[in-house]
Amino acid sequence: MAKAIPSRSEDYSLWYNELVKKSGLAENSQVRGCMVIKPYGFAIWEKMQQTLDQMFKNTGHENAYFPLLIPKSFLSREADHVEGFAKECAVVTHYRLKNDNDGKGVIVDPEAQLEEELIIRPTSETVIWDSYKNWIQSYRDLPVLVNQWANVLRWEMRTRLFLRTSEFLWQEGHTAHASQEEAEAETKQMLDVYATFAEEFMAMPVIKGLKTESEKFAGAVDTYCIEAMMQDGKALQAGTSHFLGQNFARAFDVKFTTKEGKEDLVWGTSWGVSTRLMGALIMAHSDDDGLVLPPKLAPIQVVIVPIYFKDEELEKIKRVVEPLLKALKGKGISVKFDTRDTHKPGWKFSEYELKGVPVRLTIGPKDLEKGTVEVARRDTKEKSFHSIKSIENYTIDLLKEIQKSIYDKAKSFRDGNTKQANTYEEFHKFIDKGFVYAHWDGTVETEEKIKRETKATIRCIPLNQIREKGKCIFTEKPSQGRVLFAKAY
RNA sequence: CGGGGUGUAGCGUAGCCCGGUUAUCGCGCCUGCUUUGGGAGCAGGAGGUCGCAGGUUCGAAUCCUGCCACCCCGACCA
Repeated sequence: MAKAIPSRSEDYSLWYNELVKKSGLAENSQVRGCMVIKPYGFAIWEKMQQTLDQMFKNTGHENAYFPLLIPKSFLSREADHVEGFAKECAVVTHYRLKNDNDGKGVIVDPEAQLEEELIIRPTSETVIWDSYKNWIQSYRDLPVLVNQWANVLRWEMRTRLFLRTSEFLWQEGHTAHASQEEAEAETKQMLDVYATFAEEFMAMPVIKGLKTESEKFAGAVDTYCIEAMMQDGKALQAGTSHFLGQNFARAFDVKFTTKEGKEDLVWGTSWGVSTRLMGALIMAHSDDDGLVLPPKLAPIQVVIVPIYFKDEELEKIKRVVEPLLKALKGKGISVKFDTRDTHKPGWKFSEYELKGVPVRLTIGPKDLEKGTVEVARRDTKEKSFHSIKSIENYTIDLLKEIQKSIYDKAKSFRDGNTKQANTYEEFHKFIDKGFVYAHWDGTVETEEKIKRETKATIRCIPLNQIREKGKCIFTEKPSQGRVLFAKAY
């Protein structure tokens, strides 16, 4: 890609779209609003899944699976929940097709109409709490700490690869607890898990915070989130963790007997991240030559490209490379030796750069003579030569260095594009370029007006918010601390 | 759901306004030779229900109607 990363948002969209397709991650499906995730894209998602799954298990969670179809009546049990999701639900009304009378294909059999329609899950709170009713009777049954890896469907009007597709893959954790304190602690714990994953694995700095009333999850008491900055300065919500209070327990009549022999409603949480993280990963790090993947999530961490003219030269290269392959694999490094003779080296260089492979090693006739290897790192495009003897350790160190370097770069970009605004005028000036911390009077009306005038929303009330007295930039009413504003995906 | 735009080979496109032989060009693909340390060169070749369905016409990629899909902007959302 010869173009520089465009900053104007519409151009950035096109750039993003083109990159997702060219790098072989995903493409639009013919099926409305859905996406085809190609093998390379799925390999990255699998890496994310494996890492997160382990983190969930380390915090005591187990995986389970619940139905795709939800009876319509379930959804309406929780008033806020149904209001939030009703507008984007796909509905199953029939269970059979039959041959069309004109002999050209099939039609829906009108006689096979369901008595109660089924909703394709937009999220699983309802169907899961319906099960929890049967699972939970006593405080001895608590807590229930369950996670599900699944697909969900939301009939979005406007879709974008990874960021907002009709069908998407995610994990959703659903826990039930005996006390408010325990449920709140769980909500915050999982937010920390997400923040750790974003920063340590995705190399993407995030801000942890609490959503305002208008942005919180439909059915939650509190919604916590992590927010990241993309390279066009816009914010992307990368994960959410909800404290559900007793809302779903009340809706699904999930009660338990306490130690003291009293009856009480169960306290709940839910939390999720989706394939949207793929979009975040791309938009946080990629450059004009393609993806830049953090080593910890790269399906291929090291690629070795041989340069040879004749088969016997390849044989010589193989004799040098094979022990190296074995050594790197032994250290848990994912390494690919690309011996294909169907593509030239230059073509391979470009391809692996487009795919974001962190480290490329090149070995050719000149290296064989000198006992060297050319090392190219993807993030900085720097090249250097190292002796074949030292290359194993150098590569391992370099992967760690790249992981850190990508994070540092993203963090300094974010910090450099984060401002404090003390007046509405300043706010206008800064809001196009990134994050803005400003005082807000705490009302939905003010938030709404600012959104209408500037397109910016309150991304969150940061958890590490500094308590300071100030005046709302819009109404000049008193405020106790600054909140994070940004334009968002 | 409102506004705008686009559907022609695997991809990107010309042609459409003003209907008329065998639908244009580039990339990619296949074959051969030369090449191989940054997406090779030359020569030859294959590949098309012009989004779908109707209509107008002697004749439709082109005009008309309906439908479908995708893209961009807005509202909604992870």
